[in-house]
Amino acid sequence: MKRTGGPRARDYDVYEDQCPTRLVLDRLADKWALLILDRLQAGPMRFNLLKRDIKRITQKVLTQTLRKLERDGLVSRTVFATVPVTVEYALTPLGETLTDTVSSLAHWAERNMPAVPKAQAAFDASLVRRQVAVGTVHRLR
Amino acid sequence: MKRTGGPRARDYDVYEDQCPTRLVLDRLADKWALLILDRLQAGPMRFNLLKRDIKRITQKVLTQTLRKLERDGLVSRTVFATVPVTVEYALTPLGETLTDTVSSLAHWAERNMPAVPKAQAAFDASLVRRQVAVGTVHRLR
DNA sequence: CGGCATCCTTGCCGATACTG
DNA sequence: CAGTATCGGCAAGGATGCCG
Repeated sequence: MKRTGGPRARDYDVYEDQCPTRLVLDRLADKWALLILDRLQAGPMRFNLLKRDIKRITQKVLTQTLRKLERDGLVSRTVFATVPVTVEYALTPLGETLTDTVSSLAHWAERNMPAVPKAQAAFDASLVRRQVAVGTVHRLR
Repeated sequence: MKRTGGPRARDYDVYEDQCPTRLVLDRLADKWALLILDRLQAGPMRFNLLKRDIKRITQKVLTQTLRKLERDGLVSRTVFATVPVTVEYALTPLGETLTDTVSSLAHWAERNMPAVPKAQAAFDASLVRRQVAVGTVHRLR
């Protein structure tokens, strides 16, 4: 295996179970984290604004997810000593390296939504046919 | 408002909780689904080959995830009537529209891994300072 | 080889109450 | 406004056994 110096990205393999990248992937592979990161691309946002924009997220989950993203260095948290207190969340430079990727994943569903129910209907229909065909004819596709 | 040309992406908003795109995002925001989709980019693969490559995934979870991806039209399943039976999984054309996005997300961790532990260490250190400050004032009860 | 069925444990999340 | 703390339900997922 050739090693020509430079950043040691090849020292990590997300397919290996003991690799620390698995932990990071776990963090990113979360619906709420993706929505938060995507929402912060427009600029810094206050806690309750995030909560209102991301429908159905609870305060607890929003806090937990923000803490994890902050710990991993993807999101920054700034407290302003107003009364009452104001807290602003923003992407860090590291977090901004994810913007394009997160955006395309979060919005892929919006772009391709019409195709999904059709695929689901076809799949479910094929299941019904299999059950009907039990005991009659074994037909392979 | 009436439109021509079928459903548009703007008809869907992933931030709305009643939007069907949330269900699709849920499917994609899954560590195992991302690893499977990424692994299939190299070409069709048999079940046990996927299981071997994606370390620590169990047979149950692999099966479940593949079924869901198949139902959503992202992955195809082909059975060959060999003895014993051979089953091949591959990306569908719809699934291939996700390849770039999934790949960059799945491997972002590998590329940026060195930065994450530093951020975590800094974050944890700031927490320790907070706790020490509290502990000097209030003794543990 | 490529599954499915079952049991059982964990941890995630919602709901709720309280605080600076 | 922006959290922390606690309880409880339930579903995701591991372990195991069996099958065409």
